[in-house]
Amino acid sequence: MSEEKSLNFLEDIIEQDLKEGKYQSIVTRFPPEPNGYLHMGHATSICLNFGLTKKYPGYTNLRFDDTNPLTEDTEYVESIKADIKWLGFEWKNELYASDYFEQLYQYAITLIKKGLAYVDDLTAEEIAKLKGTPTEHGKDSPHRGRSIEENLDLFARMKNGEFIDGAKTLRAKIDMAHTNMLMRDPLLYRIKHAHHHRTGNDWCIYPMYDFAHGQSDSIENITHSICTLEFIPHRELYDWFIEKLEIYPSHQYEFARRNLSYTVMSKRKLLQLVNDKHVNGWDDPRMPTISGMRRRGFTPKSIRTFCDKVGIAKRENIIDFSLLEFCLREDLNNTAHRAMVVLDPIKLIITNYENNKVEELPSENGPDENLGTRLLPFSKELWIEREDFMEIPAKKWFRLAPGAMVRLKSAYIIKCDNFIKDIDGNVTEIHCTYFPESKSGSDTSGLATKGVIHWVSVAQALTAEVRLYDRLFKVENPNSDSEDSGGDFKDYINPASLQTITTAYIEPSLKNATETMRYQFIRKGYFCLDKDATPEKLVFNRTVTLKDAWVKETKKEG
RNA sequence: UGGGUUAUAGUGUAAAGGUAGCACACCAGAUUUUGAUUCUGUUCGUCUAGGUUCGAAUCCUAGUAACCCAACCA
Repeated sequence: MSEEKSLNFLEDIIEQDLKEGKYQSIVTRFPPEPNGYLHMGHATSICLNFGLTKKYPGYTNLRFDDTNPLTEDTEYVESIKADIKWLGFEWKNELYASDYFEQLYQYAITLIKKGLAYVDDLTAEEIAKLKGTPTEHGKDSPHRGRSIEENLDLFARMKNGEFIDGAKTLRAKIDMAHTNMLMRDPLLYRIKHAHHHRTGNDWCIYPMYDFAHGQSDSIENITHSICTLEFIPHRELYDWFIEKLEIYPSHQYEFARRNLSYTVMSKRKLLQLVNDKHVNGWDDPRMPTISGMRRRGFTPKSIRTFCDKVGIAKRENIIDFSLLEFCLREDLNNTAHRAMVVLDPIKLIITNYENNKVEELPSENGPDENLGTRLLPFSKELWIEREDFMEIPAKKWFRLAPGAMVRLKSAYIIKCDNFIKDIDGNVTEIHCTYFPESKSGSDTSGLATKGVIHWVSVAQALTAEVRLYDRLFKVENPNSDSEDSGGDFKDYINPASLQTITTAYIEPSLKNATETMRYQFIRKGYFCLDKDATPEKLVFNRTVTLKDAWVKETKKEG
């Protein structure tokens, strides 16, 4: 197993930098804006930034990009920190762009003094109008020619709160005819008489993203500032500020955000799903948020493995959801405790089994022997899965059917002799005989069955609510054809993304289930206890199904 | 009508002029007291057209397609 994983383009750059002695160690940062919950897209960025400094000497800062007081809140800061920790990463320093407000203010003054920034009186609409379009040059603002002294005075008065919101802005003086729209005298500061979650009412002017991000990187000596593709045009500005301010030269590198099939990832769309009640909150197990996935039962390791397998590049992509499921199952298969649960019950009576007799049969907790075994009560009356019986067996069917034999997992081989139907034709009871000498672990019957099914003893069964989750969207790319065609991503919502089973029969050992435990309900999938569970009422979420070759077989028949 | 970025199996990602590889998915088979897991195997790919070269995914030329850029958001 000496397979050498090839480097992605960022690792190539870093190894080159290290080799050339440009840096002895590297510094990266994860820069969320505290205005929402983290989702799978952030997870790839987290794994990337923190992963790089795990692989190479250096460290990663957590820096909240909190330059817009109107949308940001401490509540989000806390959830973001919790999510990063849950994913298994540790930041070196917890920092905030707002920590640098004073320094940023001084940088602005420096630019003004160099004649590279000016105070503008234009309204947002007027500025937009003069900005031009991608194909047409912009025009200079009438205030572009103000003297340095006047600009200094005006900017100080902006800071001192002499003007109302929107009355004035500070802009860089670059080039209104630039082909890069961002270089057409971008806004540096705007007036917002607003309360900031950290600086309170200290400031009434706030820096824009472009004037805060690069300089924050620089202040922290970030060597590799990694962001997504849409920031490519910003890099020119990023470099411009660093050059004019003559500060530490951080460098920005861009990669393509990861898109997952059958999900949406934009904050706006996720917010809409929550607000319109298509899901039950940000941590709904169907949401691609970190909190939702955690509640669903995803493991941090599976997410990290996924990010690692997907890799990193610069082209548009939609990654198969099945790759994420593969990583999930791979992890869960090794760690989840097995349990027997019947979701859609039908009663099975073993006619030749002694009344009132109860045996305690051992069953393995998992493929890893260290997980040990537990005892399952077995008796004359059992619940089995309705779908494990077919009155008229299909081709290649090797579960229960009239006259057919099947093994009850960890127990005996049984043979179906008879079944009872109600007036509507529904099977209500199955009668079988068992072979005492076929007992699991000491089978001398010489019988062999291809089919093995799970069961729960009626008398000892407990009940639980089980929530079966499926993908939230019916189509691979719910983002496509939105706005233009009049279509909407919400049109693609899968109406069957949640199926609630109010009364499932569970084996008694599940009474002690905890939220951190992961289970495999044998033959049904991986499950975990939901936070809604109480000692009186257990609630389980299906994390992901098991792969099912039988379902494929039935699909082949049409 | 401008500028920027990207094109490799169904999906994602490697190959730095020298055998187009890996993973997931798919399909087929073996094992199996979970139709799971595990194992084996098959099919399938360099955006197009030219050119350079003994040899091109890679270099050159010309096209084509997709995405991004006109928030006092980040």
